[in-house]
Amino acid sequence: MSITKTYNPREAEDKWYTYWQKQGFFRSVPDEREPYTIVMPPPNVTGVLHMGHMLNNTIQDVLIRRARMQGKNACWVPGTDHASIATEAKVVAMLKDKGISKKDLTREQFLNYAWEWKEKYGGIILKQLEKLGASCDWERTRFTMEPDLSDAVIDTFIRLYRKGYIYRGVRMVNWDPQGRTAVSDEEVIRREVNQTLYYVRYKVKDTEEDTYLTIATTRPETIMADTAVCINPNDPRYAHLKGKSAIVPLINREIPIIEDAYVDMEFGTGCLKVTPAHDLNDYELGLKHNLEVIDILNEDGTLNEKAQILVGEDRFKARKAVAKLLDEAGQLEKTEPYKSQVGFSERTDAAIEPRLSMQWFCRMSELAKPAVDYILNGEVRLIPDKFISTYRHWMENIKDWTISRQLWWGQRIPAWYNARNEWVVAKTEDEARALFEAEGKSAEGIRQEDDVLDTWFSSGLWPMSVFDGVRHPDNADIRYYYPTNDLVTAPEILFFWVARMIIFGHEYRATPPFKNVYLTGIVRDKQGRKMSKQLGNSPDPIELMEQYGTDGVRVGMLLSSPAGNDLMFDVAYCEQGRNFANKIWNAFRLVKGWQVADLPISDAQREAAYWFSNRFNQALAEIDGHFASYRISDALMTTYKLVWDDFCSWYLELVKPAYQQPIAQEAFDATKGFFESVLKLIHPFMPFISEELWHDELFGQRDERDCCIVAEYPAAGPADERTLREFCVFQQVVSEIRNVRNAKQLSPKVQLPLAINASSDIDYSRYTDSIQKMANVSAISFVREKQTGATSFLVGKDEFYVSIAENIDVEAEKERITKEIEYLQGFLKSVNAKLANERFVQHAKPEIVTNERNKKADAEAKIVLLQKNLASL
RNA sequence: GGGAGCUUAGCUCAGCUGGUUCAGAGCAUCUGCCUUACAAGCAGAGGGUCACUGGUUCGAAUCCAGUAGCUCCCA
Repeated sequence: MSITKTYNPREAEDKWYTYWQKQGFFRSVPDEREPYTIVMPPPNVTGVLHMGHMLNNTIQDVLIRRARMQGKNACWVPGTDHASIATEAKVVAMLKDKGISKKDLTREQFLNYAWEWKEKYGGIILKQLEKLGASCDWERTRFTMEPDLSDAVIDTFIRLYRKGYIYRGVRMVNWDPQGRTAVSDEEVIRREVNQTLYYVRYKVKDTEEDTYLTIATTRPETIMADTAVCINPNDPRYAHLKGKSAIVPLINREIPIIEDAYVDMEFGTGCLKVTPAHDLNDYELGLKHNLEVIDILNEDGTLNEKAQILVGEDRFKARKAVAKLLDEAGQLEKTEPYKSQVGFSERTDAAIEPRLSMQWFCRMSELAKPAVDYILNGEVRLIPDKFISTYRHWMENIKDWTISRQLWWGQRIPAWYNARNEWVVAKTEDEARALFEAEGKSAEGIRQEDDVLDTWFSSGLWPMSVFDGVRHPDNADIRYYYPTNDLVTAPEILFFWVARMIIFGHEYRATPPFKNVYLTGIVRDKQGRKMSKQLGNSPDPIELMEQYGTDGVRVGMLLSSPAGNDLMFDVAYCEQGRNFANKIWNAFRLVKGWQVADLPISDAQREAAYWFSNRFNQALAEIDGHFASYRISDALMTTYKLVWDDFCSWYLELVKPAYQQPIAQEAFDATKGFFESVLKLIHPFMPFISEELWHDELFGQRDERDCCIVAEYPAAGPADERTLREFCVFQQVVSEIRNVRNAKQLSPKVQLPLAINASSDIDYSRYTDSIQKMANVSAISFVREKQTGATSFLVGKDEFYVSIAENIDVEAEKERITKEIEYLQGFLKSVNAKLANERFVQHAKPEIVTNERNKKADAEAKIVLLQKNLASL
């Protein structure tokens, strides 16, 4: 079987993904093994794969694959989220294209269209995850709006209601006029916006004709909803206004002038218009001063009849129109540019309108308490832990959660009203009737609440509901898989998702739903900008995978992503990943090309193999350590260096037979064994190339189910320190000789003789063959004398001489050695200074002092050696 | 305005409880190499007052305070 010069990922990827699935390797059912569970943060059902998903799911796949190889029963549950606002918006837009208006449809008709749409387009993202190699148990795929999960949501609502956590109330909410729904604080994105500050003159009543006060506002369109003007009681400028009233321009309504220290005298004019219906702070001010509330906006952001003027006009058009009217009336004093933070809906990007409305709320303070404790006492670990304080701060100041949404796509709130607008909470209409009757109320005209629940309410149940653990808390799945092990998600949703899962987990099972929460960073472009569709700065993940291979992209994503830190993505990382895959591929080509013969293994080969097995153990222990602390990019980098440097550059070069020479069976077998071990380490990061090579005939006939994906992950054995240390010395010697050649501009083909004058206990005779091979040395002699006419170097206290046939530049040599001596003398000076310092000797730990003494002795010895060398030149 | 965090090589980042694991890694750069596994490569090399200013200490990238710049979260 011939093998191409470069790795071609395309065919390997499709082939092995299909094969894994056919063999059922992703499938998990409870058994006697230790479970290892991850629930995937369900992507939005309308979503397509973006770089954030790539990062997030690559990490999950690495974790799950490693656990699987470690013999755990690995279960990765995939699924999607119904994303009520986003999806409903898309369906509405789709209907609009067809010329259908949502208003003309019944709820059922609309939902039919929505489901149809979901069946058609939903789940594209799951298909895309397959391309990434995601080893999810697809048979467990869930959708937050499927019947079982919806049922769990409804049950939970009722449960919390009965426990007194859920209530109805009028509140100032973040209103999305485009989505026509309330959204939570967390779904509002604040951005600085260039605005205009309008200075509007209000006539003061019962004063001389031309007495006016001026207020500054960015929202002149809301003046028709003004119910007071507020001044600071300590403001001497406005003392004369106390107790008076003002006239709202354009509509000539009289409103009181009230006093409150809340008003910032510095801002604007120091006079504040109070509009309780359209501003949160004003609303509170209104409550405090018992002000009337006039709501002049419709749910779509247009003005209603209470505005008296411009009725039906959109709020932003109305703003300009009002400004114009004010100007014409001579009541617009001036305008000036002004920057301020404005909230925008995360889903529709419409400017958020503070709006009073009847909503359903969940009381949070009590529920949040245990959820804080789990984090603080470490039962749930946040990685990195810098998020603990943020989490705590947020949870301890948590506000009640607005759980109702004015949408159809979602779980409809199980509340029922009668004709008199009295209401009960019940799962079915029949139960609701019974409840009304039990309360002595009429059930006549019974109708269900129109609003649905916030999507986060259902995703909060995700780690339980995917195992049907809400409805059947004792079923085998939930008992086996819950609590799950790791959750991998973005810090932005730490509060509105992670915290709520912990809250619900505690509520139902008195156990948090996971043990570790790994928070990934945001994927940004090279310039540090968040990747977004609007900016067009996000590469298409699918194209990336086609260009660099899935393994290459996975490596690229991971290389630069320490937990919790944003990732400055650059395709150069994917290139590095692709190159790494190619390196492995070619290492394999080398080994595969060897002719095996019945020869005895050479000493050098045996040494190399012994060293590599120890080096492997050492690196593996490091990798295990990195995984234990979730330093996945470090784990990958350690693997990368083990493979590229240790395995390819040193081990393979050492054991490689001369051109067209065969290799000893024993050396060949050892190499094959190492290669297998290396493939296993690589597999979680690079599943495809590892599986592809695993099945090569080089390793003999494999059983149908003998696959890298389920191969036993190596366990780190002991690493012989002495071997590793000596090998480092050997590497230094080789490196020095290569350096000599390089510095003297000699061709790599020029063989050089080497003389060794060793005083350490290292037996260099064991390494002569290896040094000859690696450094292209012609002959090695052991001497006890200085060598003249040769360039020299030190490794430790051992001296090495390389004779260069022709021109030994004595002057250059002298200069080099003098420089080295100077450096050592400087070093010695600093060490001596320390040792001469009595306070150092007294205060420092004894081992530190001993260490300094050793450094001194070493440096002195080296200087003596170098000086002799210098003299002998 | 309140809270959290960041600033180390050209870039992306490690550096735990202060002391040879203290100035590191990968990439990029430069210099040699078309050495029959790999130029998507091989062998070498250069590169940093550890943001700034003080303090604590025998000793500070590391601990403390202040300053500057940046980021995120909440108002």
